[in-house]
Amino acid sequence: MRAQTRRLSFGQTELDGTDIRILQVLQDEGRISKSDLAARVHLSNSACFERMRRLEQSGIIRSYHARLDLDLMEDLQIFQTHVVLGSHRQEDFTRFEAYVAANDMIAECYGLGGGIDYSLTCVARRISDYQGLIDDLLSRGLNVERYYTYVVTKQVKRREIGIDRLLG
Amino acid sequence: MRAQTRRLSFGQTELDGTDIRILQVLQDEGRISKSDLAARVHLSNSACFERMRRLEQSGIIRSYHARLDLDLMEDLQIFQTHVVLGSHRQEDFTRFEAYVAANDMIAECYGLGGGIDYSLTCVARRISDYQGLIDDLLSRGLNVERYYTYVVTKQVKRREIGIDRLLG
DNA sequence: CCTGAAATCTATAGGTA
DNA sequence: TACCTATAGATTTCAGG
Repeated sequence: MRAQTRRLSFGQTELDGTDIRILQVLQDEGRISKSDLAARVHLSNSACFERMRRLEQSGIIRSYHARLDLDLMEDLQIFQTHVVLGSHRQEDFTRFEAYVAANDMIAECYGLGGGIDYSLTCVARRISDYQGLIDDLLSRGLNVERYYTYVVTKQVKRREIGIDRLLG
Repeated sequence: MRAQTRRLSFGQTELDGTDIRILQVLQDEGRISKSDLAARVHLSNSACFERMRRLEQSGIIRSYHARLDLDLMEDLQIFQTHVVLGSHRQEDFTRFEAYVAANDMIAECYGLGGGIDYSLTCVARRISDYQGLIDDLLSRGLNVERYYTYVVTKQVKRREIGIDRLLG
């Protein structure tokens, strides 16, 4: 009896169980060598290679990153900011998101539904730097109606969001 | 005139400008080859390798990860949940955080100060799975006083949080 | 921090089902 | 099409300066 092969479509691309396993491994061990990866998914180097390249070129794998230990970083304040816009025209969203993309104190931004429009994670060296960000945000005519600031006191958990939840 | 060398301490470890540059590069290009990294920071292979290992062993670099394109992932719902606890004894925090650590639908969790205690990012295949998570959370006697659910409609931005903000 | 040689890994070409 | 083996070339590791 063969193991059941889960198939998923990601935009244009169809993924089989082996692709998903590759993604899973790379999500957890982003710097694993390609030969170790091939062994892990029971494939020859070249076959595994070809799949990995397909996953990168199709955009399913966007990028690779080292994750640093925030708790070891002194001189670093993290804030979470919840933003409500004054009106919800397409243009309001576009302009706000362009601002977020361009501002490099903003590390993360989720668009939300249900009473808050955006949740931001902001990185600053001092509170005054954060306040500078907020002042700037409010002075740009981005139609921010309300915002709420929360100091991040602890990074309890941070995992990549993704594929592992689609299995099982 | 020498370039100014910024120094930072991360817990036990002292970092110089070259270490910081290495961290910066690895944060952005987690799968860069070690020789390319050495060239990028103007160091010989072996010197750069030695530093990289020090950064990994000291725990400043925790891990490496592939980042997948969430917008391409069908069958995946993301929720943000804001949690207020009923009381703030040390034990309440410890137990809540242990729950978060153990539950693999919860991908991210920040501890906050300022009216909300925790912000969670949850991954589910269906809304009913998310509701199952909430039901479970509430049935564990974790002293959750209130929670607020927001559907994530768009991942506007996601960058590693870290070192780059400490420069400039 | 450097050099250099041995061990390992990667990319590609050519073949099988 | 998807996979395999083989191999030349590149990279990584490590000993010694």
